Amino acid sequence: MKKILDCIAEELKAAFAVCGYDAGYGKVTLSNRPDLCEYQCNGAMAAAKAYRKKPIDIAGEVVARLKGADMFSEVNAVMPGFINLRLSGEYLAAYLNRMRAEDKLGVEDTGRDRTVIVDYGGANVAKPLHVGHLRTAIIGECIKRLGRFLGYHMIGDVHLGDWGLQMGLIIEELRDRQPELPYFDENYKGPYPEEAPFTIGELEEIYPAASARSKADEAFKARAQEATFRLQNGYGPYRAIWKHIMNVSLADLKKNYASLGVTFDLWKGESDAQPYIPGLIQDLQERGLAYESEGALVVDIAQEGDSKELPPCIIRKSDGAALYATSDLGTIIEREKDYRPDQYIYITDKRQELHFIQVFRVAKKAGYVKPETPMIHMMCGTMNGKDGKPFKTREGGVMRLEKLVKEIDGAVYDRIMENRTMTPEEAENTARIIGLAALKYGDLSNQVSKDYVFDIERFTSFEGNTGPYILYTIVRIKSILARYEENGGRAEVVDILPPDSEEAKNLMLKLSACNEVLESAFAETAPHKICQFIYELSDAFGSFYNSTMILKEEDETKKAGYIQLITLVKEVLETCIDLLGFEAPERM
RNA sequence: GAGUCUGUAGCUCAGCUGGAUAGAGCAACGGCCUUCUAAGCCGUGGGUCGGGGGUUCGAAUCCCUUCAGGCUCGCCA
Repeated sequence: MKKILDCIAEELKAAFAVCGYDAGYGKVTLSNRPDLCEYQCNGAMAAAKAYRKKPIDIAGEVVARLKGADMFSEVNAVMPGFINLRLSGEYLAAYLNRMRAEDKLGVEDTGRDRTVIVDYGGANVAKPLHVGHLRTAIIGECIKRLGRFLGYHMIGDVHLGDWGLQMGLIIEELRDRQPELPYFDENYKGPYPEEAPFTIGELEEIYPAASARSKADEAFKARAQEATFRLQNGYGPYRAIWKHIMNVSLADLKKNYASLGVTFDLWKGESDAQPYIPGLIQDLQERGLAYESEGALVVDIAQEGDSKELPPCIIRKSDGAALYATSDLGTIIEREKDYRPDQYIYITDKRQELHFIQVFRVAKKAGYVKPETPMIHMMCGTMNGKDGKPFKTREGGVMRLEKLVKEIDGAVYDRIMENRTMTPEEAENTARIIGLAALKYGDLSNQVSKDYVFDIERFTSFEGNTGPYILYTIVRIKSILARYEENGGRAEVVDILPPDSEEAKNLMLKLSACNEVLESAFAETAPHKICQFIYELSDAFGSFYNSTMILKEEDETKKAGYIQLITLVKEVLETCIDLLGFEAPERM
């Protein structure tokens, strides 16, 4: 269904055209002066220069054309040349009633089943999920759901870090700790044990230890690189260890992502790209795109218009091993073969910007990806603590995601128990739902690319622009609807009626922007726009709720109209929070 | 050093494809519960939009410059 701004702009454009001006001047935006109007058109001022006329005269002519239109309740030309518009209540109500009748709240199928790969896991096998993984997971999940809602065929891939030097580090650390294992016996021929030689807990301790050691111990690092190289070349015993690492780690990762409401369609990893790498390298060499430089194999990526010469993309190290860029390129080849994506969206920390510029350019330069296929890198800002530095635990370590979630849920639980009467069981379940909303909304309401301050106290305080505030709004609506039904109310047949108060109209105007907001949130890959929208919608509902006693309304038709209106508010809010990746409880 | 991002109220953030008096929330202060959940609503105070130039009828928004901070800068991922 057509967006309301477009409906209005259509009228304006026609009026501009009839008056002899370019229709393009009829662009309409939401008013930035709600006291004066609801929508505004500034085209007369832009047209003034081209037509050598006073802006106010042009505005006046256009306004005269619009006077009779039943879409508007008010049309004014104001100095120096603004065209101020107010929508008629009847038109607005009719728009919302159409929206209600539509499948997806009037959102058009802009995706038309085009395939989009969303790469948003970034988790490393053998490492626990920590707060650093939170953003990409939350944002990626939202983008995936949003795209799907708009009709895209979204494929979410966790794209695990399961193949790099970390594997060599773990293998060598394991060798030093348990040299008696058969994997390290060159003469061992028999089958390797089914059982992994470590638990998830041990694994999570082994990797950081090995990583730290490699920074101080050159010899150890060299061994790890050697082990990585052998693993990548299919050395049996190391492949066996690798399988153990994968099995142990994957189960844990799935559990943790699930607790965040984050799911993936593909659990692929860097290792899956390996079969494509020899062919990739050969192809790049044969076509003269890759060449030797300082012992490594590189591809130039410089382009006209670069403000600085960018370093070439290294696809093979001087020791012969593949690396990050190589496996990302291999993954692209695999994805092109399997899914023929129409678009790629990668969601990672912003520090990987250069890496993705390199990978994207090589992919395009070599023709692995069509020139017109958008490849988007959503760069996430860092999650900082209250001190403005990267978020750490009180002890200075990296905080595990599980711990963070528990802390938030605990704070929510306390809050519920002090304000509400609930059984501990219900409070615990509710706390989990609200806690997730607080966490996700706290993240998604910020711009993706900016660093943001993660403040548990603020996120769980639940006042103002927070997830719980949105949930609270939904819960209050549910409560009214439940009472209405209990008392035998049946509003199905009644439409949303034209607004009878300023509060009702504000609420309705907000509702009408739903399709616009969702489409632009996806087009701009900006989830915070959804947050802003539902916050404003909740706020508008709050005012309406406060000024209008819905259930006390004596005129049954009017009351039914209110019920229809708040039902739509609930549908919009529930749809939006689902896209953000959380849900509302029944009570709170 | 080069590139890049950021700088908006005491704090946390919107607004940035140029429009009218720069918006929220928190914190502060003052009202509103015998009425649908007060995790709410209404109101007050609080700003050289980092500084300086420029383009424009009009700049937080575009351009230049400068200051401050973050990040990146070929064999980690």
